[in-house]
Amino acid sequence: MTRLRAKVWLEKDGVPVLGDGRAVLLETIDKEGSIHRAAGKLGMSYRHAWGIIQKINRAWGEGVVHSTKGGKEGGKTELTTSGRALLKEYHKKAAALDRFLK
Amino acid sequence: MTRLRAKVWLEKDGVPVLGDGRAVLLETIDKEGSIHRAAGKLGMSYRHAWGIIQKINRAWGEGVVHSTKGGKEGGKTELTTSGRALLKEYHKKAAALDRFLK
DNA sequence: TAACGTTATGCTTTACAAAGCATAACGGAT
DNA sequence: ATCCGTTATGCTTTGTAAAGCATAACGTTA
Repeated sequence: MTRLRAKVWLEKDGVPVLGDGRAVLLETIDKEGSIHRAAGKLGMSYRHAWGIIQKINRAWGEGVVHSTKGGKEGGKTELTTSGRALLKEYHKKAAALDRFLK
Repeated sequence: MTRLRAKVWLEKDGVPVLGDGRAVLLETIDKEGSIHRAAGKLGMSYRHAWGIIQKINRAWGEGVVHSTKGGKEGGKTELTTSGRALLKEYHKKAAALDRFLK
């Protein structure tokens, strides 16, 4: 009936980098290979998804995705090595905390 | 440099009841004996503090404070037994999680 | 070269929390 | 009866995150 809940996020130099929502966005981009499709799948505007990625990049100091424009499919986006490392660090820490919340 | 942070709160039936900000407000009211002075001390409008208390009451199902109007001092507010119990439960759980975050 | 799907951005509109403003009520003290 | 400090609320303004709208650019394919 009454329960403790927690919202968890990674910070770098006091600036928020990655929380649950952002992590899901990056994962969906990774799966879909496109910001556009990821945003659609998550019911979020492309504009907003793109803005979030800019924020992550600025906070993290390195690009978490690499995009190309044009071509057969119109373009694509994939996670950088740095982006994958970030996701991994977040999941590792967040999972430990989740286990603790029981 | 990069660090995991968490915001913690108590929920009842899925509705947020008490987080860090609200807990500090209740504690300050307890210490000051007045919503008005507590709000001032926390740099928050009385109006806002009052609104927060309404939300806590609704979410928690019981009044967390008891107030009286008028009189020598203008009025006063103190925590109810239920309010103290709520604070205690929150602190107990939140403290355990804080220890974990290291 | 025209079409297509996506990346990339600027600007406007919504949605909502917090702040701020205003006013009534209360009851002891003067 | 008046003053004072606080409780109690309604209404308006501000600030900020998200949504929405519009447009340009890009490179393969038909």
